[in-house]
Amino acid sequence: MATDPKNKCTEIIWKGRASCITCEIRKQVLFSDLPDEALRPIVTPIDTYCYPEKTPLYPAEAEGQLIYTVRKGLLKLYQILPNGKQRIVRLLKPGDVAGLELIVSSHYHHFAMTMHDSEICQIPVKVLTRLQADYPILYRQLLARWQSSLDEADRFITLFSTGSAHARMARLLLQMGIRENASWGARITREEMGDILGTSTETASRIIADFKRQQLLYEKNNTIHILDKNQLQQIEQDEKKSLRGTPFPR
Amino acid sequence: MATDPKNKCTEIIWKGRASCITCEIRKQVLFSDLPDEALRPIVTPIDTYCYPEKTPLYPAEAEGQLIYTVRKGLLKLYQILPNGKQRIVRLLKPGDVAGLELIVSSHYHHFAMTMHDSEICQIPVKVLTRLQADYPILYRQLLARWQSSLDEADRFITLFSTGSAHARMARLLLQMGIRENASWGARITREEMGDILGTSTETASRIIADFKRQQLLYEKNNTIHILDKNQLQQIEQDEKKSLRGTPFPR
DNA sequence: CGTTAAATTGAGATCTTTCAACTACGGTGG
DNA sequence: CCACCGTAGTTGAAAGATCTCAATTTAACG
Repeated sequence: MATDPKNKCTEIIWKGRASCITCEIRKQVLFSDLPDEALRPIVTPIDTYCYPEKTPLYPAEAEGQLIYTVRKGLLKLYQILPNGKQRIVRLLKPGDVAGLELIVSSHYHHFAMTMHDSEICQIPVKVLTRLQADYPILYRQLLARWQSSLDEADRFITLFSTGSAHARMARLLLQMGIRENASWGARITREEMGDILGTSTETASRIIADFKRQQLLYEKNNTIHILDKNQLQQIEQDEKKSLRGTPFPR
Repeated sequence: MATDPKNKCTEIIWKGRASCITCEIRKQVLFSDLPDEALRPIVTPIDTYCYPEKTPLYPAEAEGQLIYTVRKGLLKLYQILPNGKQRIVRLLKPGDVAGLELIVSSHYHHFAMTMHDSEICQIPVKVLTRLQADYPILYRQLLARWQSSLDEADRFITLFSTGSAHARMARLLLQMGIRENASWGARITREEMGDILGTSTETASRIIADFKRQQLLYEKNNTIHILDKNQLQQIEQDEKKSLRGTPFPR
């Protein structure tokens, strides 16, 4: 959607009752292990919507009953500090799930918003708890989802919050590059880069401009393309090697 | 342990086969929902050990079969960047669990090390998978554990990786204060504070010294005590309010 | 009382933010 | 069709924050 301007959606559109059984990304989603009969529409009141970019899905602290699965597009989960600054703590791509915490909590733990035009399925948390009872195998998927959220959170700490701004930006570009192979399909504003890396918008802009001057990347149609992956990998390590040893043998 | 020098342990000591049934912190641990009979020693080969401070438990990427529950003390989970810098991504206090990722992974995702003398139970991951089969209720606990790890990870992003170093340090002090009410039982080196906040050791030291000069806290017997919580809460918000609006109605 | 690791401090070099001005671009309405 | 806006991006300059390196000081321990 995001990359197809002809198909731009400008308002929230109900795309109908989801047919999980024939869903083209079913293999990557929560229900991948479940048999077809578990997903018959009667037992799974799941709706699909098309959201324009920058559509808020839910605010932190709010009570909720809906879990969201991304089919297309990009979602951000963020938190807001008392001083009003926002910090993005997770990016969700197709196949990822937002709001899983409702299974154990009762309120959302982040603000959620689309970054691109997105196609998203809403799953009532009750559906999950019900399916859980009938299909214990679902638990495996839940645990796996949770773990991958955790891994993503860890990446935000070690990759995007550690070292110089240049190093962090290089890591962000490489991470996104990995997801979308080489070119960066995902459109992200400088402001959002700043919110991911914990820098000001201007710093994010300066660093990108800097990388462009160094021929490490170029931008075309609002899309960033990596030219020199090696150099970026150099920059991501920047600062001189620490001499602190590791207590773990080899 | 950590606070009782007379009882200091200087090497790894086997404290015997754990008796989970009578464990004094059983209510806070993974097994809190399980009936006594599930925890008979025959079915749960769980050992308790006493580890001196700075004992490595496992390195990232390593294959493993042991999950660790903290009974006393403090553990850190950290990752090491290619340039050798380490970043602490989680602190584990009594009742917390390290290595849960083995349920879905096969290798550990962090380096784990005790920060204080600690008493820790080792649980073979197979015990969990076996118990899981017999006592589905265990899943609830697992999900809850995972979620609280996630919450802790998010705190590391928003609280400890966002804003000025002063603000981040204030948040760290307040967080630790909350855990240990007012005084900071946990002994943490300046270097570790730096590894948590993503600053240099010297900066961590300077900020603490600064706070001392401002009478916001004092240190006695290697223990930090908060004097002026209000002022710290002021500092944690520092920087001027952002004007960026929120798209979420009140 | 010496030894060692941790903590502190100073000073200069660097990095990052802030504030403000300016540019580029895509609508929108006349 | 074009002038006008508003948003996003860019850039400069100065202030401020943080890092680095090096020198001291402090504290703990045998």
